[in-house]
Amino acid sequence: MRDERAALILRRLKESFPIPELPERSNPFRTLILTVLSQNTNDKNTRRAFQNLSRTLPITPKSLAEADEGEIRRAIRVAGLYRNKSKVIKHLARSIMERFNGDLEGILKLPLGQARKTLLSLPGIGPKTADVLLLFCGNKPTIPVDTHVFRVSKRLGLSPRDADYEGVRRSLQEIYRSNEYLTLHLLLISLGRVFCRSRRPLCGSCPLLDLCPSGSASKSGR
DNA sequence: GCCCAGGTGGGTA
DNA sequence: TACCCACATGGG
Repeated sequence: MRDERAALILRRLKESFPIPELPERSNPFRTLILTVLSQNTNDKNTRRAFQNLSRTLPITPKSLAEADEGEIRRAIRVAGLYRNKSKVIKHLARSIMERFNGDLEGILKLPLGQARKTLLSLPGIGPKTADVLLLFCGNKPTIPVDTHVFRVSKRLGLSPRDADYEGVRRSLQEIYRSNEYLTLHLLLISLGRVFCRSRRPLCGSCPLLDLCPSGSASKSGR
C-alpha cells in the first residue's frame, strides 16, 4: 500500500538531498569491514580507520584471518571501540575462511531469507550490517535500519511509533517499491543526520517539515 | 566539557 | 522477552 504521502516524502527527499555515492559497493568483504568499522562511528573516522587498515594489510578474509589482532587494533584505533572491532574483524575473517572458504559472494547469491540467516550467524554481524551487505552488495530487496532510519521513519509516520528494527524495516518495505529501497535508505540517513537528530532536531529548517505529523503541528524541537 | 556517530553482544531480571 | 550496558575515539 503506497500512499500519496509516502510518494511525496521520497520525492521531497530526492529534491532536497544529493544521493550519496556508495564506496566499495562491489566487494562484499571490504563492505563488511567498512560497515563494522562504521558502527557507532562517524564517517570521517570510519574512512581513516579503513585506510589505515588497508595500508597495513590486504583487506581479504585470508589476510585478516592470519593477521595479528594487535596490528588490526592499532590500525583501526581512530574508529573507536577498537578492541571489540579488531576482535570482530579477525573472528569474521576466520569464520568466513573456515565456513565459506573465503567466499562472501556465494552467501549473497542465496535466496534473501537464507542469505540473511547465514550472515546473522557470523560473529559481529547483526541485522543492520547483514542488511547493508544484502542491499549494497547482493542487490537484495531489504532496507537496513540504522539509527537515523529508525528515528526518521517514525517521525515521518512511515513506521509505527513502537516498532522495533523488524517493524520499521517491514513497514518501509510495504510502503515502497524494492527498486526504491537503496535510494530511500540513503536519503533517510541524509535527512536524519542534518535535520532530525535525536537531541537537537532542526525541525524549523527541515525541508520535510510539512510532511512530518509530529513536527508541523506542535512544538517542534527547538 | 558535553553530545554524538550509518551497532552488537553479553548480562540481568 | 525485554531492557541495560560496555565498548572508545574524535569532531562539533
